[in-house]
Amino acid sequence: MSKTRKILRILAKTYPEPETALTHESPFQLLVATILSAQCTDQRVNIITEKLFADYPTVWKMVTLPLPELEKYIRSAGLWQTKASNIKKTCQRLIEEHNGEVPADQRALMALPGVGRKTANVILANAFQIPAIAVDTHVLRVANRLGLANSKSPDHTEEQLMKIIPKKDWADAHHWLIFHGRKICKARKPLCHACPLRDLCPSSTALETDPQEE
DNA sequence: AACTCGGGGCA
DNA sequence: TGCCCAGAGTT
Repeated sequence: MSKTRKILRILAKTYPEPETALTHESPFQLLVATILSAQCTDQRVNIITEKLFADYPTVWKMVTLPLPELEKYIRSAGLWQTKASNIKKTCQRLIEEHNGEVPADQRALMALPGVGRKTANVILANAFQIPAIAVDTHVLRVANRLGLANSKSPDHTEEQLMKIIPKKDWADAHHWLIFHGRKICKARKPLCHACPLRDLCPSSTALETDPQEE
């Protein structure tokens, strides 16, 4: 079995619930939640969307929400204010250019305000079951440390991961690597001593923090 | 490639 | 206080 397979098998066992934690009932709701999820954990996003989607569940409803009102939702979670106007503009453009539907196409998604490659891939994988790997800061860091990729470029890392990870695992691998990056393989002071992948990781020795360190 | 945006939460 | 956070857009 390849090293990649071994890593995926361990991750699947360690993080058995790979589904996105973003609560949503439609591609549109997932799109809004994913835009919000930048610089913010899913848990906090769900606090916003629980109220937001209750009153404005569809693009047709949300487009009627005045920007200042939308900003109040955003501000309550400490998110970048530009997200509010991006969501507002995205609602308008979905209606004007896509008949109110979320396009199942990467380029069309990325053309929307506030939607980059990462957000687009999350939508494709989780709303449309189109295989895609979203490389965020966690995935990028973990993949590099594990030796699955060797690049500072998310786009390049995405290409490498798509080559070595079986397509059926793409959506799950995204979540496995993110969970692992948050809980164990943290940017600072990674918990290598508690890492189920330590024996497979070329970086574990170098990253192991001094137990005496405060 | 580097920079900005931005505030709540937590140590 | 200081530091972190499931990015995107602009220069």
